[in-house]
Amino acid sequence: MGTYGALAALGDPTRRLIFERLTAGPLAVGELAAGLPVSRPAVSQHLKVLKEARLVRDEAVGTRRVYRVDPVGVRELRDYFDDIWAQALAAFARAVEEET
Amino acid sequence: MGTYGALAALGDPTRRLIFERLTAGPLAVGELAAGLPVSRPAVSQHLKVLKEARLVRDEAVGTRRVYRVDPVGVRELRDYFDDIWAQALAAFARAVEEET
DNA sequence: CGACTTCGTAAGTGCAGACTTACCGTTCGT
DNA sequence: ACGAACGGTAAGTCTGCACTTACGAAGTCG
Repeated sequence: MGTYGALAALGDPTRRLIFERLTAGPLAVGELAAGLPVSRPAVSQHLKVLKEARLVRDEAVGTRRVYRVDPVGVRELRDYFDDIWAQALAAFARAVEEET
Repeated sequence: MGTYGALAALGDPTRRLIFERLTAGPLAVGELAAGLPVSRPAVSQHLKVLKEARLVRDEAVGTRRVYRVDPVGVRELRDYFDDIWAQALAAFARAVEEET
């Protein structure tokens, strides 16, 4: 359960929207739901998925739950594409080399 | 368009499998399909999505089509998560600061 | 303690999209 | 030129999952 959960999570457009709103700063569930084209329970369900993917963290403050971006999952994805990027470059260099 | 197509593409487990096999080196469609739990046409359909997301490139060689990782889409995703990673760190630093 | 807010979960519905089989175009070898 | 290999596309099926409404739990304030 590494990067796949995170990629699957961000594969959904609504989840990506929620996630990106959180990159601008912490928000409670209700605040997130307002301005989104889906109901508040839907947002809760999406947040659960994002949380399991370690892309967000939540904190209880009073009767509200404040969500923010979790660096852990983000770092995982960044490293993942960093590796692949390096591999792709190396493969390309090798291909150029073999142009006789 | 941009990173969304790429994220949506890699959200599917089969597509992620195909993509990761290609990171090891170029492969033809048939070679990809062998060893995958789905039919060859399914692989073709997935490749189409990956191609539209600029995550793979294809090249006709004889009657075969060789697919390889396209650096363009990969770089896009790497930069995307790089930004968010930086933002998340900054937000965290700010939060620590406010611990009176 | 009761009214109110905020949110998570249960249960049910509808649709996108990941599969399949069947078919056709293209390219190569003989 | 014919057969075979390779792969893209059409058409149809079916399952997962993104939604909804309804409800309940936990917390806050008077």
